[in-house]
Amino acid sequence: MGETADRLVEEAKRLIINRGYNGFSYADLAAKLGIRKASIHHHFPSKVDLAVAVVEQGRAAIRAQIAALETGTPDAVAQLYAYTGYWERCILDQEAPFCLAGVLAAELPGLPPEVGVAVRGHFSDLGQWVERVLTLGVVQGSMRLEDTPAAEADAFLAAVYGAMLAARAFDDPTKFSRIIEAFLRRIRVDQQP
Amino acid sequence: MGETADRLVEEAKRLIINRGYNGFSYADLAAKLGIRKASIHHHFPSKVDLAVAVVEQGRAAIRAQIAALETGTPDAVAQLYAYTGYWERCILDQEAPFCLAGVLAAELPGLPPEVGVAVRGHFSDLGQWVERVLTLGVVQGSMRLEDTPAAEADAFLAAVYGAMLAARAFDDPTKFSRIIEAFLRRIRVDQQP
DNA sequence: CTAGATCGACCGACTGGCAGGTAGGGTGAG
DNA sequence: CTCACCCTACCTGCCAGTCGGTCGATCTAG
Repeated sequence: MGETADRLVEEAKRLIINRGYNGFSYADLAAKLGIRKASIHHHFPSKVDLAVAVVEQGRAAIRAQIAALETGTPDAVAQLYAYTGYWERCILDQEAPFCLAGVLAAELPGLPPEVGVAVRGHFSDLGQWVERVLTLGVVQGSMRLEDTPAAEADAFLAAVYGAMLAARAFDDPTKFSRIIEAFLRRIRVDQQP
Repeated sequence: MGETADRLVEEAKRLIINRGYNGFSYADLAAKLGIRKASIHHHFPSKVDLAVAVVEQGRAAIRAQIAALETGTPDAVAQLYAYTGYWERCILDQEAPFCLAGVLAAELPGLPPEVGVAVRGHFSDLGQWVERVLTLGVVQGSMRLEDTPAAEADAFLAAVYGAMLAARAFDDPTKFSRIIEAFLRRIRVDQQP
């Protein structure tokens, strides 16, 4: 993918995160990049193509991150903290203070089908990984679950995305960290009292 | 408020829930009501007026429901279940399978300021009530919190809105119930083992 | 070494359509 | 008579998307 295409995906991601799929236009994007609208169509013939590319790029990045964690970070609790820490930084920096797929999921029924498929794919990836990590944590003895790994994975994801929404709705970035820390405290087996 | 205005608010609510603020138009609304676009402007001069009316109507409904619960349902656990049960039914029926304010919160930075204010107001109302209920539950001895009522209220709201998002993202309405039931099981003091 | 062909990136000018919004007129009930 | 309600007709501006091209780099043939 060319450099301009990369920048387009990046800026589109930022715009979607802040305004949703229907809240940004090729004109916005062209202004940000300093190129003309028509040039965007050269890289992404339609808005759907662009949106799918944005979501798929995000999925690829997360898959790579997950793979790196699963090989490089053996401790399950540390893996989970790596994930939540990433979002904590994003939200506190106000750089990209929301998950792209989270915004799109909120307006899912009104999205072009292809975009919806990509968004659901992201949640599928993520859900499976969280379930694996929780299972691993139990095996390692560093986590104590009150329910099945699958159910706790759902609860974890709900907490993460709900915490993002709360941080945004209450205009309080620290809310995310506090909600997530409380959740992790609950399933973590304390190393020290 | 007139009958048509009521129907407008109701249909607009449905559209926003499914497509977001930028995902619906006066033309959609006019088609649903069987009237002309221009007639909508008679009731709501601008789209912002309409959106604010929709959110404020929702807030009023919830405030009324809260007041009814706080006077008519003394038991804190029962109050919480009344709230979650309402959403459970909404989501399972697929009638209005999301909280209006939740969708709008996701795209908050791109919303007209007046709408944003109303949305934040909703979350403020809701957060304060949940905190009161949790405090009451502790006093009544029917809830055991692992954190302050304020922090647990944040966690509860995050769970509710996260569970809605999960139900939508995974296209599985039962996910909401399961996530919420797990959360309530955790803070509830079991009546029977 | 160079003339010409090809290509990707980009652009100005444009299109049809739809967005939100307006002006003004008709109608029917109180 | 008034007024709430709804209408037709229309406006402006933006939307995604198209078209025919320019420009420079790279490839290729003589």
